[in-house]
Amino acid sequence: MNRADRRITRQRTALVRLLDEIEGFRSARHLHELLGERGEDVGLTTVYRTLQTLVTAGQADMLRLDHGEAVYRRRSSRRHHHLVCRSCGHAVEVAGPAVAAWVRRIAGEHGFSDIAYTVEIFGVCGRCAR
Amino acid sequence: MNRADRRITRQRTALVRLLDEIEGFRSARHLHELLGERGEDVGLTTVYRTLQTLVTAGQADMLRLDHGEAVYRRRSSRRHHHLVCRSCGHAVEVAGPAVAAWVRRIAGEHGFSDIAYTVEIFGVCGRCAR
DNA sequence: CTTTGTGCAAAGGCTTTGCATGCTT
DNA sequence: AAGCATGCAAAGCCTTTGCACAAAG
Repeated sequence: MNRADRRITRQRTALVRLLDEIEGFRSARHLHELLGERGEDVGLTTVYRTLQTLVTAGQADMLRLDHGEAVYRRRSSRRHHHLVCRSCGHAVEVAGPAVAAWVRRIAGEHGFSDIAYTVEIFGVCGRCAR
Repeated sequence: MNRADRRITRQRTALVRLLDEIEGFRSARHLHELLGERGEDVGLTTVYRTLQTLVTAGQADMLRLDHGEAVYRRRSSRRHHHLVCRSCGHAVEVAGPAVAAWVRRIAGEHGFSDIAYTVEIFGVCGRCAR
């Protein structure tokens, strides 16, 4: 949680690499398990701390599902919107230039910021709806 | 969590009345405190259970703030979108028929449902941004 | 060598559940 | 009278923190 004085460790490298290979949002727990399956034993605490660092540094996005669990994913460089399932965290990227502009205008009018890169639209995906 | 076999109790009446008088999203804890200030002593457990019932029944909206706490508010009858601060839960209702249509289309294309009445756009409000 | 990172165990915060009692219907 | 509702205490979950040891720079 300090400046840009972060050290490169086996654990961090493994987690970042894993995130780079994954598409959607995953919980710390899940990421921890995946690391274990790869033979990369990383403490759950470290997973949490590293994810927190990444989020703070703007290198990862975090969001909360309805039951309170947090899910993370590497922040992609391109700007886009997410259609996120509030139940399982499944996310779909959607384009919508016109909407982006509209959202920006509305947010600005209400003094809201920090929505330029990630606008989340929540719903329930087909699988969870059953 | 059962059918429409809910009974009218002092506690439920007090909570629903309180929610009706409140604008934005509040945490269970906060609602519990507000009830106490009114002399309406309701167990925190009951507040949680009642809120859950209301959400399930579609009579209230719930969302999670970044730190994991859930906040609730009475669902208004009109259809609208929310611009919600992911830090404090402050919400602003915004209109946007064109966007509503767009969101509906996008969601449908991806098999997402249950977004017709509440589309949440997250950002950080002016007060929290400081 | 100094400083940051790691990991275990324990603590924290919010939410849910078990169970006996109370109240609505 | 019968069956939810309530509330207290305890358990559950996810997440964070304390502390000693290990590793990076």
